[in-house]
Amino acid sequence: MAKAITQRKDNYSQWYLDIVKRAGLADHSKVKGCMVIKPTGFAIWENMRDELDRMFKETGHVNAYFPLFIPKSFLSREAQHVEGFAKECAVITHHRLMNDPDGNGVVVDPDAKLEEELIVRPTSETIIWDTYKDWINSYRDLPLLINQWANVVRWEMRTRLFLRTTEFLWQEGHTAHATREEAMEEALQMQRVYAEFAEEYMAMPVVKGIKTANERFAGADETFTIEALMQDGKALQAGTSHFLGQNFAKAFDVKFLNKENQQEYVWATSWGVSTRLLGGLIMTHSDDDGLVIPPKLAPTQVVIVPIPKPGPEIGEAADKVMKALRGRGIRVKFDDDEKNRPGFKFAEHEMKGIPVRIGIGKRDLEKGQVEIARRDTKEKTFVPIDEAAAYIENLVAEIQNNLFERAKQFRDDNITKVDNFDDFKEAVSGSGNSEIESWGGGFVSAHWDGTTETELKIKELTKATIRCIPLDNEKEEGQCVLTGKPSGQRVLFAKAY
RNA sequence: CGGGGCGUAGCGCAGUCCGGUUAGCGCACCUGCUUUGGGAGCAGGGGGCCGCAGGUUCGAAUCCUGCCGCCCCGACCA
Repeated sequence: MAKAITQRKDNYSQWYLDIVKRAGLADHSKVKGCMVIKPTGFAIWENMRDELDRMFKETGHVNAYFPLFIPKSFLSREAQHVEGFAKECAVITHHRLMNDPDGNGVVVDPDAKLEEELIVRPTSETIIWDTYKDWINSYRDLPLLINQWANVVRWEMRTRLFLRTTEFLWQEGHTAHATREEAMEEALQMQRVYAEFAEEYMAMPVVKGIKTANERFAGADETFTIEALMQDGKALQAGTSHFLGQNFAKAFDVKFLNKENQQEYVWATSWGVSTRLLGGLIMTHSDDDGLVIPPKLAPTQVVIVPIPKPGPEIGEAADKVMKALRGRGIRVKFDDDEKNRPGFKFAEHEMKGIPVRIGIGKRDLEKGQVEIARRDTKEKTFVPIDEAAAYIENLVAEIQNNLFERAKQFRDDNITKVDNFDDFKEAVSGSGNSEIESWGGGFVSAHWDGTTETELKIKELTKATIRCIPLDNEKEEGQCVLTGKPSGQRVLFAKAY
């Protein structure tokens, strides 16, 4: 009881940190801005990765791997791209150490300076398009649909576990197409894949939308995004898919011979999601008792806690239930660790977000039942032991569904339509109906005149940015919330991670 | 990179202002016994270069200088 974590309403970011640490997901490493992803956190990432990988392959993609290092000159080939990433690159200048002449360990050997510095990839467009140049000659080589699972480095000023770390894990898809239409459809398809993954597996509702020019990926003609709303009313960009036009094809001179025997530049996309999704997962579902993981991604879906009394009956009953659950494809663990008492285990498994707990004690067995507790609502119920597996198979599906519906309700409740700037400021800065002290304001749906100038002015005045122009937006005449100029549709603003 | 806070046992902290026995507490850990249906109790025990490096002093966790790291809030960003 004395081990409660920080409450969301008191200090939301400390609550988040407490969960990451106490649920054993990750630690700060000794390297500034980097994290150690611990086995539990990595197991969730593996589940996410496996599902995404399956979805990528079902849509025709294959995996490959490109180098960690990028020659400095490659990065500067595409003007917008280098401008976007130059400020956050780790640079390799030397390739050897030597003993310190003064006897203090090792120092960089000044004679081992690289002729051309290498950049640790912040993203791989440049090295990949330099390679695609050699792979693509004819329309018959297209489309090229490649994904890679990798780590990347972006030297950010301020980091937060999972949400923004100097090094992070992700996947980056890089595709090449013969036509503009096909590349555009690929970018949109992958946005749909991300949205489906977020909603079906993470139970995290997202808005599919288009980024404004200001928020666009460096080097893209169009960026598609999925945006989620966290419990503190701040938006999280959860995944992006870019239509790159012919920008990289031109920068790296990637042409193909079409059916009419003419040279054409290739059309491109790139798309990625990262370990940031874990931050989104945590902040979408977890509560003041700890982590909540949707069953489809939970490394352990069901934990059985024995209430110890002398005799083998409890272990036998647990075995029986475990076999039945495994027969239904459910991941179950028996916590027979004698070191801890049941009460401790209950609290611990709740902290770690295991969706379902089964308690089995002598009293239960006398009645031929087990106790089943669900993490999402904390409800407990008793079920005949022979029906437990079937009950739980339904229950995990229901929990998955409930988590999504709950998050969707929250999200929908926190989209505020405003039509003047005073209401806009109130929506973004006010505490609304939330108890959370650092409440971000949720999504604000408002008219915008379409200019970057207005977007930046609003950001300066309120710290809210345009998260996206929703894809399924209704056309609606109105006036820009700041300038009063005519606008044909609303866009979604929010303070963002 | 600016502002604020913090580095003392695995974790969380007290002690630092005002220098002085052997640096203390809770949790965790080890041993034993009793326990076990919501974070067990008792007894005994182990564990510290007080962030690092200099300096002042008879004497430094405590004072001074420099450095490093982390957290929070900004600016930047996935």
